Amino acid sequence: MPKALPTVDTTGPVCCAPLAAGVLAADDALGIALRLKALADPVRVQLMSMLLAEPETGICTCDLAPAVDLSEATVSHHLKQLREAGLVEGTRKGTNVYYRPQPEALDALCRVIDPRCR
Amino acid sequence: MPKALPTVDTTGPVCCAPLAAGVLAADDALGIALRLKALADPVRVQLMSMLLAEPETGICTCDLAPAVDLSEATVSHHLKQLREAGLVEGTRKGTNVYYRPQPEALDALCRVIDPRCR
DNA sequence: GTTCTGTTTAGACGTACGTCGAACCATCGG
DNA sequence: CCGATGGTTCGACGTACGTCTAAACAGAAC
Repeated sequence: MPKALPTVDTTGPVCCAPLAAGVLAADDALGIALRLKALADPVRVQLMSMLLAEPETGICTCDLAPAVDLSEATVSHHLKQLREAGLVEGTRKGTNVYYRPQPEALDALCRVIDPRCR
Repeated sequence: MPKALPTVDTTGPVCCAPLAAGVLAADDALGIALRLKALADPVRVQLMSMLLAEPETGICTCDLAPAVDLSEATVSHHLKQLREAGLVEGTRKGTNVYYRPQPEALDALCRVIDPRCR
């Protein structure tokens, strides 16, 4: 990948025709790929599943870190990826930051990928 | 990721409880992440959309390469990733190899990710 | 057989990614 | 204000990834 990856805003749900609706433009493919990449890591998949189990209250970094057996710095990094892809949202409550899943974003990604969707 | 990634067979459709069904085991998360990673590249997303537009006959490497403006070697590499994730299947016809999409695999991946699925 | 076309593999290069410890920031409680 | 706790950012390290050219491989036609 010699050419630097374009910087694209991925904080909102993905919005373009589904994969199966026809040949995608490079821009749309990039948007989809960036969001997929945000989820394409075992730790982040696991974090998402944990957050989806607690959609209301959310979970803070200090509780997530021991659950995946990684440093808080690393978990914070992963949460940032998820946040920048709009898959997660963090809100501060005192000293803690509680992360909650954004199911709409995940749903939108899912619909774009769905081969039955067009 | 200091520890080498385990080698996992991903040629079949993903098979585990959906993300939203509960907290995932690390193994399941790995299987999901590996398949997502196979699709988490703009070129591969675009290739998938092209193949989905021609599900019956398939498309050969020499026709895909100019469409994404990359060398045949690079496209072959991407197709290998998709093949190893079970998202695509290639069959030789003479000197050409025609690649066809495997919608079941994509569908399975989609269902695992779907936040409404559990 | 040889040659030609299409495909994959091998090797090399630069970039991106996941991880950590340490430093820095934010908020609460004395 | 000060310290303590939770969170993020920074810098560094090793690995993985995308791309290319060149070489090896597979069929088809001669």
